[in-house]
Amino acid sequence: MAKAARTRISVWLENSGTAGTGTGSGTGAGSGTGTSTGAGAARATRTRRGEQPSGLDRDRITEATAKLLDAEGLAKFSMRRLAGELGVTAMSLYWYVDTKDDLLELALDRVFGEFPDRAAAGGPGPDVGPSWQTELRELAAEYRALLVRHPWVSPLLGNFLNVGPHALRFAAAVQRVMARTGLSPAAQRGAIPSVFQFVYGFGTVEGHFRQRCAEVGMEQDEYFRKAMAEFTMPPEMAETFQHTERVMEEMDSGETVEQIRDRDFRTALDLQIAGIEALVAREPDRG
Amino acid sequence: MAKAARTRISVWLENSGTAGTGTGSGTGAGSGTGTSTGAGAARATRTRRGEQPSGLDRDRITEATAKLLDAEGLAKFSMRRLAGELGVTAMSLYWYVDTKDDLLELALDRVFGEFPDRAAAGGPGPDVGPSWQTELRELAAEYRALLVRHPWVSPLLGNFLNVGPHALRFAAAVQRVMARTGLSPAAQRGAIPSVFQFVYGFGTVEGHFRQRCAEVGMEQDEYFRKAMAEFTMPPEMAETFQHTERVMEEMDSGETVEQIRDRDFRTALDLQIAGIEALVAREPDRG
DNA sequence: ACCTGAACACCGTTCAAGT
DNA sequence: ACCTGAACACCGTTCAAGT
Repeated sequence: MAKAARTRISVWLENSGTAGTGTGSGTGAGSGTGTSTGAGAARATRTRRGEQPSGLDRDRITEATAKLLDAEGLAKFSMRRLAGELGVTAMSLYWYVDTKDDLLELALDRVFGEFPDRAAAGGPGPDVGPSWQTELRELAAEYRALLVRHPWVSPLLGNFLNVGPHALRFAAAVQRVMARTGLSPAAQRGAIPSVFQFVYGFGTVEGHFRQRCAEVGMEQDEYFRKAMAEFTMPPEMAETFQHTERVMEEMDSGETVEQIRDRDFRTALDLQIAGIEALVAREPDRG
Repeated sequence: MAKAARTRISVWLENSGTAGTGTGSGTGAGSGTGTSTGAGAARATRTRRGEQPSGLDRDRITEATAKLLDAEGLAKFSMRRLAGELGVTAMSLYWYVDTKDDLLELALDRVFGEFPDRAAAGGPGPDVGPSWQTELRELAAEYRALLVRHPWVSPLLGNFLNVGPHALRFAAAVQRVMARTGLSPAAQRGAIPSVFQFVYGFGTVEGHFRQRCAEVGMEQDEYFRKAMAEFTMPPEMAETFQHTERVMEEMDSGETVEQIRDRDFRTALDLQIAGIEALVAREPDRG
C-alpha cells in the first residue's frame, strides 16, 4: 500500500525497489557507471554529437546548483529558480535528474571535490611526512573551512548518506590518518566520530552564524553584541554563564569573535589529540 | 530596501527591527515575560475567563506540534496539517504564533524540558556526589537519547539559536560539569563543543538512520546490510575501508548495529574524558 | 478576542505534447 | 533526444470579514 517501496536514499546507490520494471523514461541515471569521478557526465557523453539546444548537461546543472546555493542559501533554492538561472524551464531539469534531492546530493558531493587530493596510502613510508597529529589537524581545518564556505552543506549532510566519490575520498583520508595513530581498529571507529562530528558541529554553527550576519549585513562582532543585548538572561542563571560573560570581556579587550572561535577550535583539537594519545598509551601494545 | 530589517532570529529574543511601530494585531507575544519556564502560556493566561471556543492555546499548540513532529517528521509537518490535527483552520494558529519557525522553536525548547532537572550549583559541596567524569557521561547520554528520540530536533538545532528556558537549563548543566574538571575557563570553552558537538553529530546520524528504518519498515541490521549490498564500492578504495568491512564481520559474528554503535559512543567519550584530563595535567596549577 | 475563507505567491513533480 | 505548458496537489502567510 501507499506507493511502491523505495529504499534508495542516495543517487549513488543502485536503484532498488520496483527492481527491473522501472517507472518511466528518464530514470536509471548512472547505474554502475559511478566509479570514476566524472560520473555526472554519464548521460551527456552518451549523446556526444549535435550539442543540446540549450547546452544543458548534468555537470553544468550541478555546477549551477552549487553556485546558486552559495549565493542564496538552501532555503531559497528551488528547481524553478535554478531553471531560471540556466535560461530554461524547470521541467527540463528533470531530464537530467530524477528529483530535487538527487540534485542536491550531486551538488553536495561536488563541493567535497574541493578538498586537496591527498596522496593515497602506500606512498612514502609510514614514518616520513607529517605526523598523524598535524595531518589530523589539517583534515579538521579543511573540513571546517568547507562547512563555513558552503553553509548549505551541513543540513544536507544530515539528510543524505553522502557516499559520492569525492566524499569517499575524504572519508578514506580520515581513515588513513586514524590508522596511523596506533589505536586499535575498534578504537579508531570511536575516534573518527569523536573528532569529525565535533568539527561538523563546530563548522555548522560557525557557517550558520556567518551566513546570518551576511544576510542582515552586519559584522560578526556587531551582530553578536546586538543578539546579546536583545537577550534578557533569566536572572537565576546569570551566574552560571561565565563563558558568555568572559567572551564579552575578551571582545571588550579588542579580540574579535573570529579570534576567540579559532582559539576554541584549536583547544578542542588539542583535547582530542591528547585523548587519542591517552587511549593509545592505555591499550595493550600492538605491533 | 526590501522589507524592514529584522534581526530577530529567535522567539526568545525581544522583537526588534521596526521597533515600536509594530506591523499588525497579533504580534508582540512574550516581550519580556519569558523568564519563567511557562512563558508559552503568556497570551492565554492574559484572558483567563470564558475558555476559547476551540480550547486552543499556545501550550496546547506547542504540544501538538512536538507530537506531530515525532509521528511524521519535520519534512511532512505543515501549519495546515497541524491545524487539521487540532480541528481548526491553519489561520487560527497565527493568532498564537507569528510564524511557523517560531512555533518550531517553541517545540524545540519544549523537548529540552524532558531532561531530568539537575540540581543547581551551590547545592552539596563540590566533592560529594558523582565525579565530573560520570556526570559528563550522563549528560552526553541524555543528549544523545534526546536526539534519537526526536530526530527533528537535530535540523532545528542547526537553524535556530536555541536559547529557550529549557535549553538554557541544559546548557547551564553542561557548563557546571565542565567547571568541575579543573580546566581553565578558556579551555572549558573549547572542551564544551568538543564533547557536545560530537554528541550532536553522533545522535543526529543515529536518529536519522533509525527514522529511515522505521519509514521503510526494516530492522536496522537488515537495512544496513541492504544499503551495503546496493552500494558498489569503487574498487581502488576497497582496501582503505577497513572499518566498514570490520563492522560487517562483527555483525556476522552476532553483534547488532546498535551494540556496535554503543561501543563506539563509549570509546569516543573515553577519548574525550582522557583528553580533558590530559589538558588539565598540562595546564599550570590553578586553585 | 478569537476564528475563518478567499486569495497571493510560491513549491516539487507528472504528463501529454511539441520539435 | 530533448524541451515545454498546463495542471495537480501542495506550501506559508496576509487580509478583510465574520462572531
